Amino acid sequence: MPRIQSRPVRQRNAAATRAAILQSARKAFAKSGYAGAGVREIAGGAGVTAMLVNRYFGSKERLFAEAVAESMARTSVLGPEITQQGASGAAIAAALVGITQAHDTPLEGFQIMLRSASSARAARIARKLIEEHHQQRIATALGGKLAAQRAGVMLALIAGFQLMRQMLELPALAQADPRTLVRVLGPVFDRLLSRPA
Amino acid sequence: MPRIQSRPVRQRNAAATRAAILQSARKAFAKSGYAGAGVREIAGGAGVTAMLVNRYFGSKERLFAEAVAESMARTSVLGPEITQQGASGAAIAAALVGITQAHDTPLEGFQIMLRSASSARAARIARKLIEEHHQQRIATALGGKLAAQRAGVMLALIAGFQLMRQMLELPALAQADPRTLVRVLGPVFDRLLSRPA
DNA sequence: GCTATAAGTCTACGGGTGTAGACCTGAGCG
DNA sequence: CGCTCAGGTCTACACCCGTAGACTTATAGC
Repeated sequence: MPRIQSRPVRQRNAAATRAAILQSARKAFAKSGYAGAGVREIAGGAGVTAMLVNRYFGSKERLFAEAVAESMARTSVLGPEITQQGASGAAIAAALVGITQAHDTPLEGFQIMLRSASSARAARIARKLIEEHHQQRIATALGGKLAAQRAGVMLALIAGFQLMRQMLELPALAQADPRTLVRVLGPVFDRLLSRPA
Repeated sequence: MPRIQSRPVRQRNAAATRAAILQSARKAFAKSGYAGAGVREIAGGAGVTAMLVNRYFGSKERLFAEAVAESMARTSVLGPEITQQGASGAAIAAALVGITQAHDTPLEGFQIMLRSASSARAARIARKLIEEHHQQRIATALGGKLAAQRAGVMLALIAGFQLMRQMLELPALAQADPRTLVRVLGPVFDRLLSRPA
């Protein structure tokens, strides 16, 4: 009896399969958070069985850690805009507003974190990675007094803005003219860029 | 055979039991989010069976809506500080920093929202209540141009700050001297209080 | 004191979860 | 061609979830 299943999506290739699982995991975690995304769902997205996920990554928790790490490593935005010398609040605001458009899939790492903050284990992983990936780099770029705290507030504003605009879809932010938002956000970021009085 | 159970926590009283369930629900949702808090756990916290929860509130979703509404109604802070005439950024910042201390249980409504944003149904409920409870009131108090957007950004900053400081415990915010944080946050809020250029 | 009725519990269902071990299978090499 | 072993799957377990209907128990009025 011939195989009923149509030819498998991909030839047997451990590396490619692993990558496919990781990509599916990033997508699923960004959409549903740590607790909300199921291993079977992630596996299905990669055309694979749930067991293989655990076989490759050991456990859901370890898979999560790896997925978040990769998502953050890919977050190119809010890198250059913030860390370059002489960055302007308007430039940061414009980048942030652009990247939090309604149905875009941006700031994946942040999104995963926002949707997973309720799980204690996920929160611990996310804190570690945010600190290493973003906080320290931004603080260094900011320089001056209280750089660490200013960087922290900056990250808080970015995360909160994405939460309210993209996840909660608060009308005042989700439906506003992007230029208007930049006009409001720009000066706020400027305050954080300049050293405090 | 005498009753093994020690005397029930509370005499039969529908109103009191309902209130106890609601309080337990607020606490549980704030701790674990919509998806993370189980009906049995909520019921147990009120000294009651899971079925009674559904009997009184119809479903978990309706219980959630009522719990969030009550939590927001009790959020007194960020009421006076923001809505009074001549509010200062420093006053708002001080209130926010004070209320997001490490193991305090503050801004319960916001916390529930942050931990529940991953669930689509919970997000819809939270958006509606935030808009009605906070956004509109703050926007009115702010006045001037782009009041709605400025209020939205303000809420984003508050939510993000609580997320990073209290839930993720980012060291730069969680372990900083409160006065330092006020010094960083105050001018930022001032920017949002004054109408844009 | 007895009864009607509200207050609360018990048992159960169907489904979904992460994980584990045994099993199958197809590609590459001798 | 035939064998080997890495790449994948199947079945299953123990647990938790939200919800439903039937049942029990305590309280209030006569």
